[in-house]
Amino acid sequence: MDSAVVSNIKKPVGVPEPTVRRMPKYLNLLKSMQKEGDLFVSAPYIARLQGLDNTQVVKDLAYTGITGKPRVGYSIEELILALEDFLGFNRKHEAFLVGAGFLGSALIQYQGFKESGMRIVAAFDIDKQKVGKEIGGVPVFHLEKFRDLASRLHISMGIISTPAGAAQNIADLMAGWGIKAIWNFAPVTIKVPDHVFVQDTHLYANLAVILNKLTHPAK
Amino acid sequence: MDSAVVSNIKKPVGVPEPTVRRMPKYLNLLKSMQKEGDLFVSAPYIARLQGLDNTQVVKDLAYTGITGKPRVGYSIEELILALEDFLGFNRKHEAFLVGAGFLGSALIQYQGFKESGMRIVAAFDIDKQKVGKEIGGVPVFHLEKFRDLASRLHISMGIISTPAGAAQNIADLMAGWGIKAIWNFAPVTIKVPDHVFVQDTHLYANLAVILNKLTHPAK
DNA sequence: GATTATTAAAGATCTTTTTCTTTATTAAAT
DNA sequence: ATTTAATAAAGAAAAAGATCTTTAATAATC
Ligand SMILES: NC(=O)c1ccc[n+]([C@@H]2O[C@H](COP(=O)([O-])OP(=O)(O)OC[C@H]3O[C@@H](n4cnc5c(N)ncnc54)[C@H](O)[C@@H]3O)[C@@H](O)[C@H]2O)c1
Ligand SMILES: NC(=O)c1ccc[n+]([C@@H]2O[C@H](COP(=O)([O-])OP(=O)(O)OC[C@H]3O[C@@H](n4cnc5c(N)ncnc54)[C@H](O)[C@@H]3O)[C@@H](O)[C@H]2O)c1
Repeated sequence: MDSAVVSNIKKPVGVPEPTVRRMPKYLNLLKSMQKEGDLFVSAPYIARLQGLDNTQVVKDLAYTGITGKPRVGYSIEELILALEDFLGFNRKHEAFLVGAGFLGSALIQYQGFKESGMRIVAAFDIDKQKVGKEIGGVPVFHLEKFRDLASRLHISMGIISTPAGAAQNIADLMAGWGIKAIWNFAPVTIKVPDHVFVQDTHLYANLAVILNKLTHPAK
Repeated sequence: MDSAVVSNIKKPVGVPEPTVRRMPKYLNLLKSMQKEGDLFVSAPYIARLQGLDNTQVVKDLAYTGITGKPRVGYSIEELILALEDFLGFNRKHEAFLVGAGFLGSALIQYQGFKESGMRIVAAFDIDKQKVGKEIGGVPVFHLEKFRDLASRLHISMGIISTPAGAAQNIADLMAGWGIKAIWNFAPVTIKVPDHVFVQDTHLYANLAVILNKLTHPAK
């Protein structure tokens, strides 16, 4: 009956995820401002460029611990460092990618990820045409080699860009091999143990929003 | 002073976007169930597979207009048709893609988009190496040809997969040429007239969530 | 035929996120 | 020095979304 007791559990109330998702955009903007030689930036300015609310930006930036000065704004350099630290972009994150097809190859060859500290160090596939080759300097191994390499190197992140049917299997293997976070591009919901964090990038979800809008325009 | 009058504007309170984003997943699941010969499905079953709340699924599905039967569930066939109609997946949507690089090529060659009715009919680039060639059967034209072709064909959707620096220009051109919706993969916020709908797919946002989690694990 | 278990539907509540409001700070202008 | 305007910060309110609760329907079981 006294189920109210349950609410004693203190949830570690972190940073709102929408805030984290906005931060890379701030970081991008700040970096290009810095390149132009700017030293300070105000929240209203950022808000205007990003199409956001004023106070939203102020609150997001507050999570980095950096405070701005009235009538001046924030130090761009301070903010960049704080955002990079907050997002973990100033550390090295090595990742394995499984499924070196069209999408996988694009991810491997994308230079922009360097900005985030994330580096794809090896790819895995089961297609004999691909195994043994390199893509953009990254070697493609047979999937069998994953366990061996994952234990020797110290890999915390796995990227799944295989067809949907293989995704759950790959996720199970990754979880078993000590991967801490999975970035999943296959259009399925994968199940993993609690200590593994999964981030889905379901392109279909985005496309659905567009097609729904085109098909049923809001009045 | 009487600014309360503003609140008389009736907002056309549509379907929640998170609901639209979940729908393609339901559709995927239902299609694979149908392939296995299943005829009915219950909301709790879907919820379990997708890691969602029971009532969430019921409410989402209610937006399609299809009602389920107690003790039986929903007709899979009815639901599939209703979801496809709702999402606009049962119509033809022709799209132009600008920026036929790594990511653009992956998108062009992705077979899965057929399921949604969306088809990339032409690609555009400024790289002479690419112009005049074909990628997966899709011709690559010089960007200059966009206006001409967009007016002759009847294209409602544009995909931006150019570097960030070019994105705003491309968006302006698309908006000028009557494109109704833009799917933007460049990591910048683009500005367009009100009647153009923009859907951003910022891979950085997803990566940031992962790296932030890896760097600062919750307690 | 009555009972039970499963399910959808509708409504209420809670949580999260965004927006609005007020206050305080401070550089620049007077 | 004083005033002004731009700004950050903190708090309140509103909006959106997710979850929980109750009710009603109905197929399967007894
Ligand atoms: N290409 C896109 O633009 C795009 C868009 C949306 C979603 N996706 C999703 O991304 C995933 C990959 O798409 P793609 O277009 O690159 O497909 P693809 O067929 O080009 O690549 C898939 C790769 O995975 C490999 N593979 C298959 N089974 C495997 C296994 N068990 N272990 C290791 N490797 C395996 C294949 O050999 C192939 O190289 C799919 O789930 C797809 O739905 C892709
Ligand atoms: N590849 C990925 O996995 C990935 C991941 C995240 C984000 N992105 C973003 O997607 C976009 C494309 O990335 P990519 O890796 O395919 O880059 P890319 O360099 O391979 O491709 C870009 C293409 O755009 C063309 N282009 C440049 N300026 C143009 C213009 N003004 N008009 C028409 N075409 C033009 C180039 O010739 C090139 O073919 C970038 O904005 C990138 O930040 C890509």
